[in-house]
Amino acid sequence: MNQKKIRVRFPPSPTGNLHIGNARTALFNYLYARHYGGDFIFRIEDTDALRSMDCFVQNEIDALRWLGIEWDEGIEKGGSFGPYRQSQRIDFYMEFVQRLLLNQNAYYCFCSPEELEQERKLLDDENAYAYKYAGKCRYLTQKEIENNKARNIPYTIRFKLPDIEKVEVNDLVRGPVQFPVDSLDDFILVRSNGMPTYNLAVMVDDATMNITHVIRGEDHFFGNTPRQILLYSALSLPLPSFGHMPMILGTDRSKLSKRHGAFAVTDYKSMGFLPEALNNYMALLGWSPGNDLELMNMDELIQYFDLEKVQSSPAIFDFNKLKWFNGQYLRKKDSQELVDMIENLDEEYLNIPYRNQKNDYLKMVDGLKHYAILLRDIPNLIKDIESYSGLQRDKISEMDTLNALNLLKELIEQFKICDEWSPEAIKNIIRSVGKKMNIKGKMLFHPIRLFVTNTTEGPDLNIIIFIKGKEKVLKLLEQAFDLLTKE
RNA sequence: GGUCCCGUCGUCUAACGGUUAGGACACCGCCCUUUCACGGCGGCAAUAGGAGUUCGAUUCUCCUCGGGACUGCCA
Repeated sequence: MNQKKIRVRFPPSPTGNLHIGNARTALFNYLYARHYGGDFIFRIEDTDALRSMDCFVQNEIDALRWLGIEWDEGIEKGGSFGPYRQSQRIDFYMEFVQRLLLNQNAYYCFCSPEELEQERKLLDDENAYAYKYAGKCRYLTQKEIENNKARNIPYTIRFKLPDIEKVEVNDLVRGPVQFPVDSLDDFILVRSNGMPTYNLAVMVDDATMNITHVIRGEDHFFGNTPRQILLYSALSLPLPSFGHMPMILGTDRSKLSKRHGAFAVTDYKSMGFLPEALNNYMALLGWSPGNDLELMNMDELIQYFDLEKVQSSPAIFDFNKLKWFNGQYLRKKDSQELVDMIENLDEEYLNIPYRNQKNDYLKMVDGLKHYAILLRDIPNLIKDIESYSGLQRDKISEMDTLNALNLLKELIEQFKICDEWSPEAIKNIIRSVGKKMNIKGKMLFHPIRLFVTNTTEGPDLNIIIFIKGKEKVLKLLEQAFDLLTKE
């Protein structure tokens, strides 16, 4: 009724390509927003001027669009809560920092990075991690501050940890959790270069963009969530709900990273994965509809998705299962659509054989999509088949020479008089030849395969023969004939 | 080291405190298509360990063990 409209956000930092872990977070946010008729906001966290790059912003945009994760507000789209890049929102952050300074919830710190590093080094290796800022500048007088500033000593602005014991969150997937405040220290809000840090910036963005649900990865849980909550309360701002998604791990059980192979969404695109397969698979990483349903398109995912069913234990990324999903979607896909997608895949596929004979090309794709796993497999298969050299000496021993010669004779004869070169016609010829010679199954198909491809496996034989073309197939059969007579 | 989270087949997961612990991927076998693949059927395979609560524990509690995350003037 007077429920606030749900607003979620996806705020990547453009320091790399959009990877699977973040893509899943984007997906979950998107599904959640769509499920509840809310808004999905896409903003950019580029306060790290050194590492942020425009090409990565573009990559994130491309990847999201490719996946079909459309945002309602944000980058390239605008909206009433913009701008949507943190580097353009500095005024907002400074306004809030002023408030914190005024309320004595933040203070100027003139300690240099070198100084801090020294302090840290004083601790032995084991305790180096336990280092916390000691609060040296916490109680500087107004005069000291003015003096330091006048001397142009670079300064940061730090948050002053309140004197409370615990901060509590009621996480949407983990339930109530308490963090001891003394595990934190007076963290930096504004860097010495004047840029806000992550915790300040997200918090201000979320607050000013009326974000109602913060759905993000578990890696934000322990450090960032308590800090941000402290910030909200120092500013007396209403808290959004938090929901932390389980991590996606590599096969070695560590956080998914480059080490685990291809991981950028655009890599999956160029490998030949279909967006619907990737979405479907990612959705099932840490979530399930609560029953045995697995194959779900975006509409179904939206329909069934809810945070309640999100797992709290991490999930391991299984490339095999992703491939299986892809095969499923490839088979379902309209062949003409696949043809168009292949055209857009890569330039190298613009000169694959037969591409200009639209009708034949479509038949090839149609026949090959049942064998392929990745989109790319289809044109690659066509190219491979094109380049097969036919029967080689090393495989001769695998067949009965006399039978093979008879088979070849029949085949050559039949193919010669075949005037309608199509997979169906080829299939019929093979069938009738088999019948006539009274051989079937492996005895029939394996020799023929060997004649034209020198292997005994691959896509449908009639598709292979169709792709090779009448002329070449006849040539290969004759070559095989010669080879076998010579033996 | 500290803090916190997590622990069902190899992997993703299902199971009002009562099920022969279910499904999917992978793997293996059979069938189908006169081959392979696709598809169909079947098989292998799990509640980390130990206490407790209970008539009864995968489910609730505690301990142990194991895994993970965080611990930046990165996000």
